[in-house]
Amino acid sequence: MGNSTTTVDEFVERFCLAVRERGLRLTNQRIAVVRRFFQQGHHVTVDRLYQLVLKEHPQIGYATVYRTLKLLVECSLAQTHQFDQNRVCFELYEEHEHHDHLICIECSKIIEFEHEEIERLQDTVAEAHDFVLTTHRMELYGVCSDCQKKS
Amino acid sequence: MGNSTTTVDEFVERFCLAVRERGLRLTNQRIAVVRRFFQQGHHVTVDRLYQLVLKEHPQIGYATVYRTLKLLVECSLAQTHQFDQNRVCFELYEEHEHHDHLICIECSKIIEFEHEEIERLQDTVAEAHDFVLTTHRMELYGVCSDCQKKS
DNA sequence: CTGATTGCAAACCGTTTGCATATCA
DNA sequence: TGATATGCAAACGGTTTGCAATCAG
Repeated sequence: MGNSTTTVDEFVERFCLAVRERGLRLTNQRIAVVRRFFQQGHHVTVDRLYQLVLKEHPQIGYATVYRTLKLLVECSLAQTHQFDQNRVCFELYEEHEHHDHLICIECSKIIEFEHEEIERLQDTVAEAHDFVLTTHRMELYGVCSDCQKKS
Repeated sequence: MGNSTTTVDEFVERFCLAVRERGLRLTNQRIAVVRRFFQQGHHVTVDRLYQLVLKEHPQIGYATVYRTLKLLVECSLAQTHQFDQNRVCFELYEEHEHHDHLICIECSKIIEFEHEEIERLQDTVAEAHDFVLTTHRMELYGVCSDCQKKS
């Protein structure tokens, strides 16, 4: 469902602007992919999104979905994550709204969280090693409460 | 160079024990791979290790290196990391010695660090979401001091 | 001896690309 | 109309596996 402060239409509009800015073209396929990407929620693989778009756009090719997601990343509207060794995940990118992930190793549920204190400490670590930080990733793996009950 | 508290021979010995425990067999190839893995230092890809072992063991196959590293992971003597979308990295695994990584996006240099305070805060986050934590990863990406000077 | 291991080559599988055709601007 | 985008199918590249030959125990 995207997030609480943006609607699908706003998101698509942002995409359209970014596309025009680059002298690229708007196509039905691109809009369909972008729309579904936003509606689907935060984390999605190319394959999953391809399956979803296929339902309403039976002609679409996998490569188009792949290339549109790549374009979204270039436009800073999406970002990638690699939670396992195989597939890459795409999610919304929102400036000034960095978050990290709690991942259930049983059901693959992904919960997002923010923690300013940790971010601050990360900066300290980087400073101590003379690094100029550009980005970071933090993933906590464990068993969620639902899965704890099951076993 | 492995680490300060273990020698190559001790490491190989630990591997031999683990192998016997499992009713598996010790071969020259396995020992050569394990030795080089330890001597090489912390982070290494299958391909890189294959190249290294090849020099002293021209007959060895890529698959053997791959399978030996996998075996090391099963024996809790190595662990994997995925710093980029392509290759998997292997490094020593040492119980009770968790560390995280600072990675230079220019020269790919990897610096390890530990930070108890952050670890503690991570536990807090997990608790707050009713997660039982099993592991985590934290990677800070930036430009190291050497590369800052260059540009 | 005999079952585990090796080395080779091929299969796998997600990702990426070349290209002829279709489409947007 | 002309450059961009699409869909297909094939290439890529790291990983994994089947299999006959080899070897450790």
